[in-house]
Amino acid sequence: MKVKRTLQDVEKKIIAFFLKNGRMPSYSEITEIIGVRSKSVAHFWVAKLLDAGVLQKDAKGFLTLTRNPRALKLAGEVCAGFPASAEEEIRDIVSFDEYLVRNPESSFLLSVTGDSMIDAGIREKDIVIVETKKEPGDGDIVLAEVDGNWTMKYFCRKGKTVTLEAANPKYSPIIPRADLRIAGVITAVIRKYHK
Amino acid sequence: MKVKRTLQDVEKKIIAFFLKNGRMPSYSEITEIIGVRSKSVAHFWVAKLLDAGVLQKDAKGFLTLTRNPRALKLAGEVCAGFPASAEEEIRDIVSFDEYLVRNPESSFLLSVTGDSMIDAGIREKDIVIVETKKEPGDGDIVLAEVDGNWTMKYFCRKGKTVTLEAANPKYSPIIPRADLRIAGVITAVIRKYHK
DNA sequence: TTGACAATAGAACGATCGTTCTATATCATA
DNA sequence: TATGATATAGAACGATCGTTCTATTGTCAA
Repeated sequence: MKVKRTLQDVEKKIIAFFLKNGRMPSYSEITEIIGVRSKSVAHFWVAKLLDAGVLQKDAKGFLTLTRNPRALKLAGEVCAGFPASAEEEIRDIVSFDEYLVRNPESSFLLSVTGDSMIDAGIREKDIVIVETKKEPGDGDIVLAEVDGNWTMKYFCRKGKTVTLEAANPKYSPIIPRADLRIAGVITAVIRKYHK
Repeated sequence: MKVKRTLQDVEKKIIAFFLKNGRMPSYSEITEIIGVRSKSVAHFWVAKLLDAGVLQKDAKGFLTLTRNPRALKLAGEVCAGFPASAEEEIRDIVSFDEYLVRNPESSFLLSVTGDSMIDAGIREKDIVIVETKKEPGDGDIVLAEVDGNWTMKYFCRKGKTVTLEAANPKYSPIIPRADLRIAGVITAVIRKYHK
């Protein structure tokens, strides 16, 4: 039972190791995961992957993946003709952790309850990212305390007066008393189907 | 000018190194980044961080971070009283890359155009994750070809008949002809404010 | 069959790894 | 000031690192 080793096989196994262990394998470990008995064979294949641009070496000579294996392709805005022809034009990749969160230390997540922002496309059970330590501006969606409860509202500033408005005609605008408490600004909304 | 070194300082510098380089520093590198001249000092502080549970060692003895430094706290669903009292109850952290994408290889991103799913809370310029190689079920939102254009619709199966319905009264339900083409199932919606 | 090339094995090299030791310097508190 | 705890320095250890070498095996085309 002879197995032909291909460049893609080796790449997949190294990426699998990275995803599982959170770090790149050493040459000894590559020797194990590709199923050979000599480190020089691992070196042989890694040299090929370096040549192919799949792997890189950082300033200290450590192996790194050229691309984040969890990143996704971002198709263009124009859907027409997709996906038959667009396979080539697809580009721009994103790591959500970096894309969505600017300041991890001053941010937290909140599972949405209620329908106060339904017309802004924020629905029950959505997850929002709330960034504290961020000054709310006119039109921002904020997490604010209203009547002793925390809720999401549009932050509307007209001159010196501030009003909190829901994105739902059910609720009336609120002109807060002196003790306006704002926990943070909503910087992103995430909704996941198929839990 | 004497600087007092604290456990938090060392932790921050190690996390900063990890975020910048995508890997954990060696003891020699820790020696550099915390500004001392002996590896044993790095070992001294790492031992403290291991003791404090900030760092771990994996099966092979490599240092790893106990928690993903990009992960965010998830506040409970009940907002009442937040955030004064909830600081202690906050738990459950998430890495979006892992949370949102199950199969990176068969998924891609799409910037939404049009308003066909507005009543489902999917708006123009939102980003959706489309998973190909996933069988659509009744009620799923799919990316489908309608009249030569790709658009998002509810996938509705009643017995053997399939209809595509928009979440917008402007558009009528569609009973597709034989050549129903579905690119994939929408598994998540992402909206980011404050680009 | 033969020759050329690709792939694997195994051994060896210096360099760096993580660890551990002793010794010194600094600080807080009695 | 004296004392113990904390923090830093420096040297040394075996183990593993990445690299490089020679030698052998396997594959495919001439």
